[in-house]
Amino acid sequence: MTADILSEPLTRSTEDYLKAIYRLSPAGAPASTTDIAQWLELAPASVSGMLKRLAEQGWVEHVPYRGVQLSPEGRRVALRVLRRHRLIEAYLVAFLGYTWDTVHVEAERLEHAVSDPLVERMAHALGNPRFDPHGDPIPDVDGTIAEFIHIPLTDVGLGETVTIRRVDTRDDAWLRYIADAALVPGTRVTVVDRQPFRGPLRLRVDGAERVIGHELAGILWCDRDG
Amino acid sequence: MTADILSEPLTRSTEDYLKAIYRLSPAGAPASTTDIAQWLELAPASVSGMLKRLAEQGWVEHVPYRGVQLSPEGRRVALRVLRRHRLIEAYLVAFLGYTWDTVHVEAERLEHAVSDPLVERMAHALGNPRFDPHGDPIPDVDGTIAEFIHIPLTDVGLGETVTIRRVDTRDDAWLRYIADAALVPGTRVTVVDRQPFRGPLRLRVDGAERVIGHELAGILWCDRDG
DNA sequence: TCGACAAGTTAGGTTATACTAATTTTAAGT
DNA sequence: ACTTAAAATTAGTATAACCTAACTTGTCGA
Repeated sequence: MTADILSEPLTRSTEDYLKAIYRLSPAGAPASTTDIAQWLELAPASVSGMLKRLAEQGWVEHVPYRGVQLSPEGRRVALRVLRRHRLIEAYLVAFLGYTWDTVHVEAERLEHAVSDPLVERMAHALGNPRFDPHGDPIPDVDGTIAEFIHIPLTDVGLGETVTIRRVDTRDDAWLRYIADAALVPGTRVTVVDRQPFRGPLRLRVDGAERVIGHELAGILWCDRDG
Repeated sequence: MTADILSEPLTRSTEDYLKAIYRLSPAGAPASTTDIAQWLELAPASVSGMLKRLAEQGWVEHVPYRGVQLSPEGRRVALRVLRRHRLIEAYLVAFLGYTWDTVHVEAERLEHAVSDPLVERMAHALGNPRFDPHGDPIPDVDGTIAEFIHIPLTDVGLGETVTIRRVDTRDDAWLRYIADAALVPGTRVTVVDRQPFRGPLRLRVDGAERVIGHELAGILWCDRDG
């Protein structure tokens, strides 16, 4: 039964795999072995082996050569870990002087060690935030998560004004650059011009004009109703 | 060289063993396999094996059948883990509403996951405390630790007045009882009478008299110059 | 001084998770 | 349909840390 599965010990690896699979399954489509291997920096063979075990334990459904999907229980675990991760990030930034470029690595280790009561205390201290410092939605205790309705800045129409809502990178150099450039979540920008072939974009931010690369624009996810 | 040793990965187990050996080596005398096994709730054979590995890696000096002692590097690690543990306890109590009976288990898991910078940020937020909520001294960053000069309440002379400084148990039921009885660190008590053969003690606390058992008295470590 | 018990170690096995190398399956282009 | 490259799996190995069972060492009392 489910009770059995859910009482099995969750190792660090298990949590990392489930989180990775969640992350790599847009709209629930299966994730591929290679993608998981790359994401977790493991050999594909290791992932194959682990997926078999996870399937035996009921965390995922694995069709050999076809990819994996999370089972409902697996999804629940993934969302719980994600909740932990994002609340830890938010807490460290709010109360312990971390900056958004340094917080990810720390949260990556803590997410496997904190207890549920501690996470909830942190959530409470923060006033139950709905988003982490990068703009990613924090899953609810019951496993509900806000779905993105955001679009990358690369897809915003000419002349349109949008609000940056999420920054889709964990790379610390990128994050520092974005913070310096003041393109953080909450900022309103208007797309003035865009070059073809992944060329740069011209934006109006706070009255001033500036040019940013296509890659950066792809990292900045936005919202139409400012 | 030391540099090699110190850059080796510290597993959770390694940290737990070193901490246990530190704890079980009063005044640097060797700790025994059986004691370590009991403390860590492992089979003695497992401890034998692990001690061998720890000795190979330079964390301990192990003389078969004679016990283990920490090497200078091992001691440094043990004190670092202890610093983490006690600061985490202090932080959780000060900022996240934990009580001293619940904090130990949480710290036991977190101590292996937090980074040094995070610990130092917590220490800073706390104002660099020198004792944890149970009255145990927090090692310095450089590995200095205050030595106890305390004596158990069982050894306090009749009529003497002392201040409780440290509570030597992690058992949550004991801790709750002690907190309810208001025999926490900082409390001044006078020993009025003591029964022989591990019998109860009569104390004066805050003007009122009360009787406590010998076992409890052995847990309460005190200081003569209130 | 010796034997018996406690303490400690070795032997041999298990589990989780990783690896490399070899093999199989799938998909895509002719 | 056939060939081939990419993707995925299996086979076989390693390591850390645990276990039980069997053996060895040390100590203490007679």
